[in-house]
Amino acid sequence: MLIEQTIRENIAKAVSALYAAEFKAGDVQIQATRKDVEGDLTVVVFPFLPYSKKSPQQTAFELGNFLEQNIDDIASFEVVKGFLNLTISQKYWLGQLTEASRQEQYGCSLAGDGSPLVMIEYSSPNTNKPLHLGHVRNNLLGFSLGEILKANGNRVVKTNIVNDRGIHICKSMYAWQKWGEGKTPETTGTKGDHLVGDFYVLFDKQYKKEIAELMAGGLTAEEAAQQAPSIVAARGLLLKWEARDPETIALWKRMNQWVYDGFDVTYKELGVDFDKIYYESETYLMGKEEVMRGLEAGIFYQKEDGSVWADLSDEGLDHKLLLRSDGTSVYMTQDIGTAKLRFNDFAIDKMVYVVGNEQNYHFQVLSKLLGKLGFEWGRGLHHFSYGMVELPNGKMKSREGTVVDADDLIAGMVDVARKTSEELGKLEGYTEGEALETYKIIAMGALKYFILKVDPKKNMLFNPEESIDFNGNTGPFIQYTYARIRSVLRKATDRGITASMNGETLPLTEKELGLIKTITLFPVAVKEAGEAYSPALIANYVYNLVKEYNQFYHDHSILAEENENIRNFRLILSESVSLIIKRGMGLLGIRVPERM
RNA sequence: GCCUCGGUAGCUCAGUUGGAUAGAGCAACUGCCUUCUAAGCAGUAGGCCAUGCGUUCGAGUCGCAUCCGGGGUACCA
Repeated sequence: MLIEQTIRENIAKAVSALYAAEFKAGDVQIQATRKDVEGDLTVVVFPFLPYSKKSPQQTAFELGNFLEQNIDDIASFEVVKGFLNLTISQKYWLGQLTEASRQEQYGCSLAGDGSPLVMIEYSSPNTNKPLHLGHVRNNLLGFSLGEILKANGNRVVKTNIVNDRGIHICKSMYAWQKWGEGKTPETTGTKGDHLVGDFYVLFDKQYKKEIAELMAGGLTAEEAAQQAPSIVAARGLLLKWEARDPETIALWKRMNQWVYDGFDVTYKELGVDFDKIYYESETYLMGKEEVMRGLEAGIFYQKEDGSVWADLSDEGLDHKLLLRSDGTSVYMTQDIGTAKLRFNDFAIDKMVYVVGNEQNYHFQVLSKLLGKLGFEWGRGLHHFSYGMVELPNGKMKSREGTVVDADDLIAGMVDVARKTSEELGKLEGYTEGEALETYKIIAMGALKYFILKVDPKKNMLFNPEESIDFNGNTGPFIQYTYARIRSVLRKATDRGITASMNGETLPLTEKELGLIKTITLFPVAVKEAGEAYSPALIANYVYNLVKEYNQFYHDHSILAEENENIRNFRLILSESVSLIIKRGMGLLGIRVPERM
């Protein structure tokens, strides 16, 4: 048991014994003691003053005395103003350290058959263009969230809903038919998603040109946008698609497959995967059915033009369109269908949507609509809302060509990792294959950490030049420290030193104590990250640990140390730190190289 | 207009359920490669935590108001 809990319970007992009052153990405030003050843990005594009816100092003294007498592991205490600073015995810290080094899954509680089943939806691309930086943030957050939830004892199903139908893919299809000259990924050597994206851009260009021409001919902007030949043709394709025209369906399947093949490559590079993939072309009809059912049941209403609406004013929201006047479905309709299908397919306890914050309103509405339709689980869905990624010169806009393409980004990162490594001579003696593998790990570590260390709900600025920095609070810095620790352990093993501890109390330096405290609290950090759904918490935690570790080892060489007990103790310390880095980075989805 | 999320060092970001004197990295400047690997370490400098009022023993953190910025707001997804 963590000593915090013991202290809490004893404080409650003390309040009862000394002041004849009830105080819940869980409400006792405990925090890490400031670095410049003697002690390890601090109890804030202000909340007890109403019961003790004494000065903060006096109260702290009385509680401190009680704790010192009743808890073996409290070595001493000191009172500063209203703060009771407790010094914990070295024996306790050493015990925690040994424990940490023994557990392969330190800090994690593994899921069993009866554990809650959480489904996470993330990525969710359109099939008309390649993945970009925004998707990268989404994918990394989604995957990382899954790892964190797993570490907190949940079973996790990662899912991806692919928006494979609609006007957008028809635009690409039309452009390919008209100007594609039979080009394929094979004949052009272009990645499939990029090829399809190129035709989407081509369509847009042509479309704009036509609009300009029509407007020069006297039409209004709106009329021109509706009447341009390209858009008319694309709409025609959509109608054909909905009528299941064989030729159109075949082309649709063919071009979507190109895109999927391209996505698979990017997903693999990012290190993300899915347990189950849904396609909107397979779920939107169920959404329609549900809406019609709701209409018949009087939950929704129909306007004169035939469009179907939900009145959410009783829930504090507005009216929401569910089916267009022409009977076609909207985004919301599809999401209703997808949600129902998922809950049919899996015994989901909790549904998490990793989707950008521009859709906050959408998910608020979705939750209420599902509730109205009688799906109680709908009210419990969780929208993991994250902020946008901005560039130094402003927002990303695909039409203006200011998007950062995911594949380009990854390739660029690997390139920088290669150059930097070569300059520093870090990977001498590696085979070409080993070196490339390491460049990739480092490059992706840099990218992933750069994105994940930021609080998900905030908008973030992505500066390509800064993201590839390997110094300071970065992924490679943490990976590098891990590699160094492994090196220490390797060399120690080579010399026949086995890490063991005889359990006797060793003299600990302040830095050692600080490190061990951090290690001890790792499970707490994992749990908090799970509750707050925050990869950033883990990232910052691991960074602080690594920084402390580096400082520590700068001052204390392990192998030069004569005393065997101390040497072994430090090996265990190394092992535990490396374990936490590995687990912590694992939770972020970042791999760490054994050596660099 | 209404709803919602932000505003902390020149820049990018941390800051635990309100706790003690506000924390990193980058950029700038100064030192340190016989120890495990300098992708490192140590140090200097840099702050009206957007602004005002309030809540209380105590506010970067909670409440209200204002200013600035992002997003959303009935037939895009």
